[in-house]
Amino acid sequence: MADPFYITTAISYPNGRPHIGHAYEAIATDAIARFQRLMGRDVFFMTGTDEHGLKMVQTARDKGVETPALAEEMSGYFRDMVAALNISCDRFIRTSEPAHHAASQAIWRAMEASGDLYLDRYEGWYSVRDEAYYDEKELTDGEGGIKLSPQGTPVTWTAEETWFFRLSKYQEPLLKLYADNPDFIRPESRRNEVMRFVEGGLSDLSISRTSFDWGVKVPGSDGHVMYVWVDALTNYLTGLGYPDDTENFRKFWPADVHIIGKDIVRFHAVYWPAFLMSANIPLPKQVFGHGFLLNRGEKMSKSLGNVADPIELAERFGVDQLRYFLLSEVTFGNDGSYSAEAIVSRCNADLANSFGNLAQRTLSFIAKNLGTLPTGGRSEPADTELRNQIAQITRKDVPAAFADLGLSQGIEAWLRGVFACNQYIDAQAPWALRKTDPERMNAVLETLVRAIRDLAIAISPIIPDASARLLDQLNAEGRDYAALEDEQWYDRLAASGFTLAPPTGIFPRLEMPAEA
RNA sequence: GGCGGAGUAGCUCAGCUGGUUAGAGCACCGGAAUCAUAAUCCGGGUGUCGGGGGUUCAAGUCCCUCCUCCGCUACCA
Repeated sequence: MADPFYITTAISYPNGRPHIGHAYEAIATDAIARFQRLMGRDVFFMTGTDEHGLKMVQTARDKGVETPALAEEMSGYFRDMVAALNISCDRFIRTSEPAHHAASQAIWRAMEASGDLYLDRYEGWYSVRDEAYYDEKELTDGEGGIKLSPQGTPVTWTAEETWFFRLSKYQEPLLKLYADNPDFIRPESRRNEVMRFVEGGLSDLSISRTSFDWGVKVPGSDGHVMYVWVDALTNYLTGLGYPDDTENFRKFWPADVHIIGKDIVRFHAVYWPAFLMSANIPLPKQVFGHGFLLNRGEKMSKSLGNVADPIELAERFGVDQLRYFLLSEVTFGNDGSYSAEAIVSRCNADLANSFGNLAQRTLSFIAKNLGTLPTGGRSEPADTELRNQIAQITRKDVPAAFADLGLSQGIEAWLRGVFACNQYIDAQAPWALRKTDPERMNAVLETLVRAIRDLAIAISPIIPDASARLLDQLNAEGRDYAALEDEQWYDRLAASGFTLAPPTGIFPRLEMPAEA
């Protein structure tokens, strides 16, 4: 039976429309999920929306709609994005689902049964607007003696009953977890930050609220709803059927990797494993905190008006082009910069000029001059050399990088293969051989078709649609990484009498936007 | 304030445990070719490897110090 692989994105908080950052996380996670499928793993890939909390209530009130209706609408935009970007998730989860409420209550009870939950009073200056307590020292005096939070919102002295989680109890177990599993938090820089944070001591965590009711009810405690992260993190379990002993849960839990933004590393690398330890549930194997996308080096923000709509970008440049750009340009784990010019320039250079044109010039040459796939040509050492190089790249270098979440590194390796093919075709010049040495030409073209097919397969997790269209033109059968080991495919295809139709370009050149 | 990371060609970045003339892609200039999406291939860099000092036969690569940027964290007012 295939080795299971469970991967998730963070669930998005839909109090605004999805932006390029959401798209980036979904695309990166999708590429990894697709890669693992092509490696023969049995993949479960989940994404979704985190719909509870005060902000949703407030946004709904501002818009004059009911909160569930807002959640429904906004979550829909995220589902649209997932569909538009060709995200191959197996499950889109919503925390407003009844099944998720049941799962959250179940993990709550499990933590309670471990003696890790207790009811206490929490007193302090509370800002309803910010949904947060502030220390007296943080406050400033506003007009009329009203105290204001650092954000300038009014605060009131509030005392509420709240449930606490004994996070303090898990300091040592967490440190042991990090020490025993160096890969639990990646990249390394995030791991160091988290370890230092935990080493500094952990306070118990307030995990319920009585000030609003849009959330998961705390079992047996009327008036309390679970506070943000207990509910949100539990989605990773809900999606597999927890708390029921389902086939999916047995098969896929614990998760292989949670792909998240660097801003929520602490919740995933500290709170989440602590909750799970408390509930006696196995821990995920890895948490990966990716970086942020900057618009021309500047942070995206609504007030700057530089927040990019991913669907618009995909429509303008192409879904695969957008995917390729984000995953090649940005080192996974680092911040990266985006601009229309950068997308156009990278996609034209790598996809249109280098790879797309390589396929086009090769296939159209065959279609025009031969029709069928050439066989029995006279081979020379240069052919073997290229074939070995492509084999090394597509079977070893690219998969090794992708398996280690080195997406841009994998793409870089792949590009080296593309460059090698362009060098080869120019050095061999089949167009000249056509008249002087057709037998040699045949061997050259065969070598190229094989290489193009291998390259198309190797890069398909990144640009699934374009790869498929290219492989369709070749009528290629096997399209996973195992198929790369099959060297007979070409002979079988040639023997079948397959004729190559005049090809259509896979990557049209993009137009550089007018100077801004 | 503490801890950590980063500062390498015009731009984006590789350079592991110190060791031949410091690399890649993009951009730019020149040439070749013309099968192809005016795409491709070849050639072209005197880069203070942030500044300064030190260790060493030898330092982007180690140590000290300073400057700038970033992340996490603490605190003051």
